[in-house]
Amino acid sequence: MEADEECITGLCLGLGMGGHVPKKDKQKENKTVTCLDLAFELCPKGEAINVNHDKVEGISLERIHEGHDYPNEKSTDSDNSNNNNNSGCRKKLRLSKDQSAMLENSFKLHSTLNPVQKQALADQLNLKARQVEVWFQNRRARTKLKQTEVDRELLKKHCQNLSDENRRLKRELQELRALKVGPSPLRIQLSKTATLTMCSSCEKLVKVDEGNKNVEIDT
DNA sequence: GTGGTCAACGAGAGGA
DNA sequence: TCCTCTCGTTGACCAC
Repeated sequence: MEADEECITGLCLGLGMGGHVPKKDKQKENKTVTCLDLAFELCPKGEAINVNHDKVEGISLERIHEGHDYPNEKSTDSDNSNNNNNSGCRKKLRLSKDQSAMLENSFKLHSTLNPVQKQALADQLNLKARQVEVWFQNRRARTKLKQTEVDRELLKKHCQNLSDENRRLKRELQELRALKVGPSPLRIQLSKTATLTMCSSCEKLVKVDEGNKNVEIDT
């Protein structure tokens, strides 16, 4: 198996695409941390690990981006390599489908990366760590924007419902008032001897019995 | 020509 | 002080 294929396999394992390599074995074989699964397993918080000195140890200590690292310094792609010039002119990089898919899969698992994971992913994709970092930053921003849109729609719907309810209640109130101030005041015959009347001043229900004793009803 | 998308950047905030 | 994050912006590219 070629080195790159091995790394991709490692990435797939790390992304939950099947298979499992015992952690112990990986350490014993001193495999490179270009296998993302190992990076995720061993460095959940980004501590440097002693797996491959060339690629991993001390990553968190060094500043990954120094100045402007324009796209794909490491890329073998001819187009991309053209992007890497020092003229200061920013060339637009388009990530390949595979690169985007891998980044997307990785993002589904972890929306943020620690330095080790970042470097491992960058190695897998033949990109710079800085590029992976930027991709994740932009991806988080896109997710947030999308979520904001969803929330906005929900709030809009909720607001509409409240407006409808408010309108309904206002109409209901108007109808009740119309009943109260109409030509014949609210009067309900309870029995042969008693009626229920609404007091026009205090809006309280009053039961009037035969003996003309008024009894206020607690509403 | 114009608008949308997205990689890349800089400023500023916050945590360790 | 270093590092990483968010936010706002820029500029290249693409489709129309």
